Amino acid sequence: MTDIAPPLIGSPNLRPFTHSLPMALLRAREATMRWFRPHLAAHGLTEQRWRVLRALTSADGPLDVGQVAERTFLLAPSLSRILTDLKGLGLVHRVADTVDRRRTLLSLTDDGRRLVTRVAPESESIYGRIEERFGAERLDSLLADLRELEDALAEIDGGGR
Amino acid sequence: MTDIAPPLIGSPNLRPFTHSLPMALLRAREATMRWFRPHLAAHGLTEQRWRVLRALTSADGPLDVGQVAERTFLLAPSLSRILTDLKGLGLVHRVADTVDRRRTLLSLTDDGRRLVTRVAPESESIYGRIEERFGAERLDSLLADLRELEDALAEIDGGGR
DNA sequence: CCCATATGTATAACATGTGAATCAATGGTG
DNA sequence: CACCATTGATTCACATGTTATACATATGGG
Repeated sequence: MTDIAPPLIGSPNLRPFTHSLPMALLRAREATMRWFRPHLAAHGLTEQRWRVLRALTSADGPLDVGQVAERTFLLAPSLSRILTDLKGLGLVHRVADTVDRRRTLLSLTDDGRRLVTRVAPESESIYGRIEERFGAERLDSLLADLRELEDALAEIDGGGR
Repeated sequence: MTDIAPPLIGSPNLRPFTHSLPMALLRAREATMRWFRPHLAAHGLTEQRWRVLRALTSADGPLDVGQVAERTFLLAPSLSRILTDLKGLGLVHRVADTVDRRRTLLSLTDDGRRLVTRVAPESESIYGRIEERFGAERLDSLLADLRELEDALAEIDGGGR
């Protein structure tokens, strides 16, 4: 609408920065995380550690590393390190599966559960404030769009089918 | 649709993962970047290095580090390291401002400009494919929503004004 | 039972994210 | 001019992202 793309003398024809999807997603995410980070940091948590604790909280029983990776959207190397830290902090158990000994089973310790109980309410409250600022229905609609974008871009083949 | 949020026996009342805004933004961004990374990597570029090159390309003249940081949305420490790399690759100039000697002025070398010229077309083409998959108007609308989200969350004060 | 292969995690190596500290240069102010 | 708070950039320290590789255990033929 308002972007009239000046003729850019002598430079390749590149779309303006802030109008590019990756940058827009990055900026939106950063604007969001800025609200959560101080609260999490106050409890000695990073965003990623919190994701792991949440995944284990919402699970019925123990999860293996692969399941947690999938649910937290963390790559295996990052997750491996984070689990070492969380175990060091006494927040998670990390025991080998007795059936398939390649698997490591993960669950919260009592301390882990207590921490989640302390952190969760304020975390939800922050989310509520965000919802309030942007509008609840708009947020739902945005989430739906994001999911559809993700689905639309899921299979990479670029048209060669 | 199919997720009916079970009553979560005995666990804190936490919104399901994939319904949280930070995760949704993260997943959408990753789904997007998956399309660009192979192309950039084929030219020895990371996403962040490419952002710096683009910023310098679209500028009228030299930029100082602060300006590039703002436009690329990179934090100063990351940018500092990336500039060292880009200078090492002979893609950017990095000279002290003669007027205010705290400032470092950045500009593309001829090699840098040539590289941008080689990379840009395919990059635009990928963006075009993404636009095609998701729909151009929908993408515009999504970008507008993301920007408004960013604006809505810009000032952190939680309502205490 | 032995092997080749597949699978689940973990490590290595390098680049970036993030917050804090450092350091040089600048611009008032007395 | 000397002082000092401010600013621009870098560096430090630690956590994570990203890709490639290693390692152990499983699994399915011969």
